[in-house]
Amino acid sequence: MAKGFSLEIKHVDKNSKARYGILHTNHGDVEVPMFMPVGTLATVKTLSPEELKQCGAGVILANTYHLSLRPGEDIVNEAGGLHKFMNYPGPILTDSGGFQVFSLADNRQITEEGVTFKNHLNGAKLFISPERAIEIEEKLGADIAMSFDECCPYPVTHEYMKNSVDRTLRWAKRGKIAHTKEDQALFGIVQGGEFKDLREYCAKELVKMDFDGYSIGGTSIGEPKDVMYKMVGYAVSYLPEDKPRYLMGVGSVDEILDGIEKGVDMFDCVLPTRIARHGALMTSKGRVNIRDKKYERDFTPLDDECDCYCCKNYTKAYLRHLYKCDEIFGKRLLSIHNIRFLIHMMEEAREAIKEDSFVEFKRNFLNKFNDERGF
RNA sequence: GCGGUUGUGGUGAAGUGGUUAACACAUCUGGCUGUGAACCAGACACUCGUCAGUUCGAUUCUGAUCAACCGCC
Repeated sequence: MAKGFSLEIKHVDKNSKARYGILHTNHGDVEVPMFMPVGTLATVKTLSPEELKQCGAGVILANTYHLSLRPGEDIVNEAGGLHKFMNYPGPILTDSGGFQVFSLADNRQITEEGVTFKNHLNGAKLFISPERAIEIEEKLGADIAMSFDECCPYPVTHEYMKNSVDRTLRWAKRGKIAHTKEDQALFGIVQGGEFKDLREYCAKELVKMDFDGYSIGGTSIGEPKDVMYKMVGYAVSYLPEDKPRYLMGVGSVDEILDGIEKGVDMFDCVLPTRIARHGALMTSKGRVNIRDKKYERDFTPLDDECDCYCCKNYTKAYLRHLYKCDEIFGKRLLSIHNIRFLIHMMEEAREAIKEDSFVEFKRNFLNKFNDERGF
């Protein structure tokens, strides 16, 4: 177990598997379940650390692959690590780059040793192995590092997935051996696609290796929602109670609430920040596209139930105006809102869990959220 | 007053004697899930200044007319 890192489960909902707890890290304690904003290039796009704090953010993400390309992990290391480099005092988690190899690399060749591919910036050949990923992550110095995994597309055959899972397990083991930074937690990633036996197998094998936490990977890659819900259920059921569970890359309101109900503690997703930059907002009454003409003369807040800086001070008409003029302040305000919306939802979810009313909370939240339009 | 040039959607414009008038921007509507993304997809000219002529058929050719711009007196 990494020094200074532990999960303290305070309460489990009596009517579901939802759990409330405190995650202790070397950069502060954070409550779970939680939503973690994504800051791939050592910045949550458009937001300052102060604004993230105002939104109630705890852990934020950064990315191994991207930061190793620019500015390079050695520079971050020289700067004193990610926290100092980007002036973020809270806990940071780095993704390993496994997903990026899957989602944006050209010409990737997967071998037992690792993955060779052309990077997305200039097409230069790159090689990432489990050991190399750990080397980068240790230099970046986040509180939580992820294992280097293989993320398969959807769908693949059982046979293909079995081979992939076995490789991911061998890579997890190699990464664990290579990992020596004592004050950095390391998570294993459960793969296995939609196959129950493979999710079970992968989870159980990872647990034997005794990671500081476990992620569920290979979701939100184009599979139907009901398939994703099953994948999460399969994986979570074989994970230990006393370790954090992290559903990677999720997501939307309904998926997060489903994950919490199944016992997931941590979520991350680019969705709130990306769609905010494109004018789409999550509100208590559902989705709002701020670019729509109907908001031209709407002088009410985006979400009258939201306590964020944007909703407290600005109107839809103004936000639409900023969006139409492509003003960066608009993207910032909308990003603040979406981040705050999800974090606020998590705060309410935690309160509901403490009162054993999570199932009811989820039902009410979704009913209201889908009232106007689904998401 | 005379001579010339140009008139295509909200804008900048391409183009052709023959069933759907290129493209871009703007506008409108969707989408975005471990962020190569101020991105992607779709919609948008009852019609090519107006009137007449030639033609089986004209936005495309001809004439007149109107308008804008440029020269000259």
